[in-house]
Amino acid sequence: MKNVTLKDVAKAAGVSYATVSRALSGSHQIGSDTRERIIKLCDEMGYTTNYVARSMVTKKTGLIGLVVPSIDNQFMSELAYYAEMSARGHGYNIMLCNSGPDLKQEKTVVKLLLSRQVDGILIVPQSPRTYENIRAYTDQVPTVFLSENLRDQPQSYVAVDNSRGTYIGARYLYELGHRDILYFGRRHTTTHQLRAEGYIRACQELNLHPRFFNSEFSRSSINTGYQLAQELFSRPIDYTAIFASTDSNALGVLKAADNAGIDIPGRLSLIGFDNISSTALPRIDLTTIEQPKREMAVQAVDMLRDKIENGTQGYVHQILMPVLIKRGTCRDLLSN
Amino acid sequence: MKNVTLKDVAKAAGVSYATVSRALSGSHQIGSDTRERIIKLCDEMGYTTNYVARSMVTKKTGLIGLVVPSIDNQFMSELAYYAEMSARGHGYNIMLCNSGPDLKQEKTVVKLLLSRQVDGILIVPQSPRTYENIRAYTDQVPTVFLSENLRDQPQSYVAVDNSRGTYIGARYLYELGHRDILYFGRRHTTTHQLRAEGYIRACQELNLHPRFFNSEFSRSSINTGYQLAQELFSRPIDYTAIFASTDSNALGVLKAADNAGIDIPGRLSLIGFDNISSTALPRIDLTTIEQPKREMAVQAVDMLRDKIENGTQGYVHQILMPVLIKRGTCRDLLSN
DNA sequence: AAAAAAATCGGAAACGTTTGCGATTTTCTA
DNA sequence: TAGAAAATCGCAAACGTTTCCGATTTTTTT
Repeated sequence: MKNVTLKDVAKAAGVSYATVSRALSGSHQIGSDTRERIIKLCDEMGYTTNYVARSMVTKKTGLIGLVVPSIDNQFMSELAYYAEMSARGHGYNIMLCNSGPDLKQEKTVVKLLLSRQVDGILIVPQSPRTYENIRAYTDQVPTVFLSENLRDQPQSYVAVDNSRGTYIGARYLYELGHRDILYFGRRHTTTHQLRAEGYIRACQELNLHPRFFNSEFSRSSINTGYQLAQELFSRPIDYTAIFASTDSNALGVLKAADNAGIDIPGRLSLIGFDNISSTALPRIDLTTIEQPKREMAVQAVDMLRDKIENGTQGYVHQILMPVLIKRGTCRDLLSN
Repeated sequence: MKNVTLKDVAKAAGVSYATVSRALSGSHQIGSDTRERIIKLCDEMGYTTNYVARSMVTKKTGLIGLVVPSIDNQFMSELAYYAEMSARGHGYNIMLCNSGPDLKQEKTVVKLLLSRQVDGILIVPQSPRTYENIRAYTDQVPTVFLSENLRDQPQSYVAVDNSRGTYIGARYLYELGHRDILYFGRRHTTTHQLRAEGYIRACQELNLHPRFFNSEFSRSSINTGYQLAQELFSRPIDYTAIFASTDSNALGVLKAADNAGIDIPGRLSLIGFDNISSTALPRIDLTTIEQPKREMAVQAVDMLRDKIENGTQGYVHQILMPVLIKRGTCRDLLSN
């Protein structure tokens, strides 16, 4: 039951516990014969170094706080997977926190993480107000924001080129012969603002008329996207394609369309954004714009490590390239 | 930059730092006037208690290690969500580790968690061999297994009544008029053994002939389930319903059926197990057996807390009730 | 072969808490 | 009001490491 400590193996080896510490740490200040003897003794006795004691003196915990609105979201759980794998590969462990729906909980967990003495924080914001919500803490610990653009804020983040994503998608629809494309989704965050802008830019270049169907539903989930889409389909359909601002919204559109008897992609083409894993499911097969989740996560922990280990100040905005995932929800109007 | 410590506020308050500690901890050994003065001073100075220092003396980290095969799996990310919420509500934080596909990594992360001095470990096994794989460590720290049955092993776990789940599902199909039900899936773990048994039991009671389509594909994912289903549909279909051992397999069956032009539920009824969130998606709408993920997670952390805080020895097998989720993939053969 | 340099190891402080014990002060009891 | 009990607080040890510094021994240099 009792954990074996440095002192125990020092006593058994007949050396000081400073020597044992040096043997394990690969220090040069020790004879190679005694090192081997001690290392052998260590695993005979089942010694493992106590990280909290080490943290006490090194002032480093090797802990990264990962705060996400909720881990049971596909997009975030994928990010979390890659972040954990990458972090652990570099000697860090992940402390996971759900920041829930409200800003208060988000602030609470960040404060908690600070108390836990994490070396850095990786956060995917729950709201556009997250930045100011936790600003008081972001200068106390290295922090990088994930997946959400902060535009001109003096904070490091890694995100996809959202504007380019919708731009690519819109051009793809154009190539398929679509001339009336409806943009479905809000512009409540910088990220979504950028997505809308990319769509507008493509429209301008292609001489199309940008059209929007927005709403003030607060949290984008399948249900609310669905309800919004129901409202949409109660009106006449004078467009041939819908660009949904997120896969989640696209799924809502899909459900509403099925209910209303609107054939997708027969009557209406549909494209999403994010490429969450369920878009690849049978019968869904949603054409979408992929956020390179693996790359995002890896870059984010690299960025964080740089801040932690090299004390890099300043901030960097890392923008990754989106990629078009062609699947089955977009109809080619020309090759008929 | 420099964190404010107990000593700092003690000096500022003109008391010993023992007094400050007692003021924060709500001890009775302190005057209410000085307590208030100190508490006020603490948040003026921005003091937060250093958990690693506290852990050093209390021998408790307030950390729970959560090890899952991979967090980007819907089932596990849902479990993780509820586990984290529940744990944090009781003053614990979650250290997340992916145990990956191989046993070596699983053992590595468990060892790592021990080094980190976690108070307990919550683990969803990656393989039936997990139990023996980490047995050397499970007596060094409170451990509870999640979602996987261990049958007769002397270890605590919480799992759904898998046998009852398939039993309920098979009876449901029978009520709809199905008499030829094919069971689709392996029996490579105790959990899956139990699921098969429940199916068999129902067949016996209902005077049905149990039929299996098994395979030795090693990891159940959509793709391998899909490949297996393709093989299945290359043979004559002399059954009216398929009971897939997991939703993941059911999704594979669905995809293969669509490709082969087999109408579900028109020609073939389909039922899954787990009720992962994408089963509720439009166009999927899979009838399935739900594992109560929230309850499982909550019970698991409660069980773990009991071991940690009360030093409860022994082991308990907590079995939760599955519930039938009726959706759109099962056809009623009688009401025609 | 003597002096200098390098290698090897031990002593001890430090990290920031919690807590048992003793000392002092205050309040209560008779 | 004097003695006892209770309340309040400080001292110091302890948790298990890492690392600076100095002491001792070994190797190298001239």
